[in-house]
Amino acid sequence: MATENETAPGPGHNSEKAKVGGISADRLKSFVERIEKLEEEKAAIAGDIKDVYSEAKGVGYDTKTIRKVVALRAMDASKRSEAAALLDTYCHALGILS
Amino acid sequence: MATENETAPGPGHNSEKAKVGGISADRLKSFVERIEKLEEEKAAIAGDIKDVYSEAKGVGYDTKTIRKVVALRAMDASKRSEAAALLDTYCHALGILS
Amino acid sequence: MATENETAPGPGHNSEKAKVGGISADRLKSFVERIEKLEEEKAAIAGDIKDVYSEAKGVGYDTKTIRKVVALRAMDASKRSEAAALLDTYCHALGILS
Amino acid sequence: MATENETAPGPGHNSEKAKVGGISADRLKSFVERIEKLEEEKAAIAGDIKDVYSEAKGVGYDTKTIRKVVALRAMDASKRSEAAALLDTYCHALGILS
DNA sequence: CGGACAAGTTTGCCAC
DNA sequence: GTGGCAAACTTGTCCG
Repeated sequence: MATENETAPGPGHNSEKAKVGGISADRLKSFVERIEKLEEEKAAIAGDIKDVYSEAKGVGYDTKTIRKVVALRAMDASKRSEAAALLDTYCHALGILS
Repeated sequence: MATENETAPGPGHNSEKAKVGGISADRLKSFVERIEKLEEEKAAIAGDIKDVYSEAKGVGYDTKTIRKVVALRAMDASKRSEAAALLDTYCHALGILS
Repeated sequence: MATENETAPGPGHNSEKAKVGGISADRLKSFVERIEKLEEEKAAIAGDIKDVYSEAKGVGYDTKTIRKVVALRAMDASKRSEAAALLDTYCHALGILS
Repeated sequence: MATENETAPGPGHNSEKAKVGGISADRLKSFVERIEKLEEEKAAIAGDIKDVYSEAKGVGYDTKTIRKVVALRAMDASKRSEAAALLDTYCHALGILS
């Protein structure tokens, strides 16, 4: 068992109804299904994004430019939260605040 | 302007208020904001997926294995719809059904 | 050849001295050695960076904070060049300049 | 102060010119700049490596295979020095050589 | 050892 | 249809 890839809590007795090799199949199934549902939603939104770009292109906009604008603004936002995190780090380093 | 990349509907008169070089800034802004909103939702869902994996790991499951399971099922689903599409194509070719 | 992984220019005659399966061993060796030399230099520099962090930590600085500062400034630089690229894109979109 | 994260040499008197909360801003700046310079060099070399791969690809080689070759040789080298270290340990343990 | 960060690989998209 | 480009995911490494 040492070097094996396991997907199993409670590696032991294997006596309950739905466990195989220590795996609770029901629970695993539940996790998988939750993930699949979320992945589906994510894919749907990705499709929506594509649609918006298509629409913009359809009325004459250059998607490349729009992508640049979006990326730049995302970087701004990211930079802003990083700066906040830095400030927080400073505060800790200086012993100010909790 | 002929061979140029354009980001402009109606490249002509340039007389309305918020247009520069044929670009409607308002409309561009609208597109950008719609995309950003969708990207945000997408990121949120990606976060949810991460959370589910974390939860699964927290109760002893191996996330790597679960990822494999999800990928395999996605491939199956893809294959299945591909097969369905092929069947549909055949049906059309044979004049069966709509 | 279709689905094979190949590392071979000129898949054909295989008649020169140092070719095996269409691979020029000498040339391959040359590429590999150039890469290895560069990787070595890169690793050396990475080591130097580690040393600087260690030195800073040794005199009482918090490496986490320094890393944040470095990351933040790197993001600034990246943002700046992205902004320049955006401006360039705009110029093209507007037909200004080349 | 015992359990705090500190970014400060000499946490005490706080009386010199450029110290805030025990942090010497100049010294911090120096560390950051040294790191940034090294990071820049590292990035340059990484770029060179990319260029070599591109060149190899340009004359028909499969970069993925080359990467595998490089990785294998690196592993071999690592293994070899590990073996040498082991031999050295043995020599010391047996009192042979220095 | 466990998570955080970087590197590599893969996949999907867009232009040609 | 293809090939490059960019983004997402996966994997390996390093620090705490």
